[in-house]
Amino acid sequence: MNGCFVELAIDIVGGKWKGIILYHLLDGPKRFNQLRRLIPTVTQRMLTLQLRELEEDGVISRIQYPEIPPHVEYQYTEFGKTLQPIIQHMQEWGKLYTEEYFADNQS
Amino acid sequence: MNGCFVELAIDIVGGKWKGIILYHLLDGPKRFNQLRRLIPTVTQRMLTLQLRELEEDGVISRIQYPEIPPHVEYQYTEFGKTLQPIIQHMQEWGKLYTEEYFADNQS
DNA sequence: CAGTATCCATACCGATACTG
DNA sequence: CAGTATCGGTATGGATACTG
Repeated sequence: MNGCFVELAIDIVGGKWKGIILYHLLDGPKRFNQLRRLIPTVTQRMLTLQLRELEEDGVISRIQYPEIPPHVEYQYTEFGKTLQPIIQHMQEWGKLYTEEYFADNQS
Repeated sequence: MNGCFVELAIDIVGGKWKGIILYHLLDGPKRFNQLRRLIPTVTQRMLTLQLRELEEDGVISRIQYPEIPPHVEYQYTEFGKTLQPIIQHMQEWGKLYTEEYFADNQS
């Protein structure tokens, strides 16, 4: 539909939190509260919801260690790893953009 | 904030329509109704709104030719062109993803 | 041709409180 | 530690009618 495939990637990566979550998973698995600390502005509720959606899309997997207290880790699936270059690409563009924005005062 | 720059790109490219619009502008300037035909599911209202936002973000420029009937064209700004590789990247990923999805029945 | 204006539904998201 | 549940506000998006 609409003659392009761009929307597929955007559906997965888009929204307010998914890109940020995926960015923080780039350097390895993370626990739930670890992600909360890395993304201070996300609420518990939204983090849960977004992680579930990423799981349903097959991008990340949830690994639950049967311990008390609970221990859960989130990490990329093999399929999800195919998205990593895009995340990194956007990260690098964002860095360049902010630098240019504040340096050249481009608006 | 949140320790990453990914969100900047997502703010610009994300949402339901912006990525698709930017994709269709890859191969040159387009007129308003031309974009409507290329994106059959977008409403006039949403196309207008999204084009305005892309304009405000400095990604595309609106060129109005003083004719009757009106003639308007949208195209990438120099700044916007720095986003093109990301759009293309997502497009290629999307193509691969759908092929794999339907071929391997990966789910 | 290229838009505005209005109305309305729902999706998204945050705050807060509670739980195995 | 890693969540759920509930409530409510705001943003997003669609349908339809109208316009310079």
